[in-house]
Amino acid sequence: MAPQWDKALVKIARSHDPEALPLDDRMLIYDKRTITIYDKFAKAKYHFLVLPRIPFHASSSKPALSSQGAPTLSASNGKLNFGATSSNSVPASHMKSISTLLASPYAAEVLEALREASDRVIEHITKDMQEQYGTTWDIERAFHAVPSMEHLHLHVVSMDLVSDRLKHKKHFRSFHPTVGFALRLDDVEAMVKAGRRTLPKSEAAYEQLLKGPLMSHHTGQTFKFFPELKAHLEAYWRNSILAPSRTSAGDAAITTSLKRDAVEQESGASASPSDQPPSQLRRLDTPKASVKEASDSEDDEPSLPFR
DNA sequence: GTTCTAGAAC
DNA sequence: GTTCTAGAAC
Repeated sequence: MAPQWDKALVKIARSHDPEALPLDDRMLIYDKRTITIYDKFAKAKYHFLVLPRIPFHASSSKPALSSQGAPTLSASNGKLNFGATSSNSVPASHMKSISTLLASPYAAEVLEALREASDRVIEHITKDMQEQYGTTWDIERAFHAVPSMEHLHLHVVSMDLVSDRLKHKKHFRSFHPTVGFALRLDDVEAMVKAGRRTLPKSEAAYEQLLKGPLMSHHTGQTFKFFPELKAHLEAYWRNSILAPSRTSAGDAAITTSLKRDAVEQESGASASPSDQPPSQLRRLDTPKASVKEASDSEDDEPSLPFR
């Protein structure tokens, strides 16, 4: 009965036809081995999840050379698989989380598929940023060290971290690029290359990381109250990420000619600061035109820079 | 994972 | 006041 929310990604990963996924799941792209969906509770302007599909067919006939492996049996069906024969797939149990994947001989191969797919996702995001805002900014690829939903998912998330769904400290810190809870794809790949089969810290230690201070990943400032951090993130995004892209040289003319447009946008969006899904907001012809005017409030930094 | 509620703690 | 922690969710 309990609606198993934690199995939602498993169901998506098992989909035979990603095109036929429920509208609610908002599929972005898919290929033979991965499916990418919009995060249902996006914690930034752009936030996608890249999942390895089930079954995940290994391309090589054998998993990576087991450094010291007893003859393995597939955890999924309990049957012995004798090497090179036709279809061997990565057991779903290996893809429950980044932790189980690390222990799997298929780790490198699954990561490779996620990397390739996420490259395409980043292309998509970058293009949309350019169209919507006339500039681009940081995008991170990372796994949560301790996920709450079953099935491996790579977060692809823009580092503005501006979203009304970002509601708690643990949300913020779980994506913070230096806190350590978010395990970047590059780092995980390096672990696999180095032969690591477990994460460096315990689950409890990772969870502790979520309890630290509210420190901006942009400026290093710490905030006492979550709403202050939220205001900072929003202000930084508008004033330091978006605004600089239109400050220089030839933009004067453009700015002038587009002033009316910008004003319209401003008033139109005043009620609800643009928080709609980015991909549905394409309407302007000129990339530069879509840059939102930074408006009046120059600097609404909180009064408590420290502690 | 989210939403909601409650009380304790700062 | 806001944050933190905990529990329930048919």
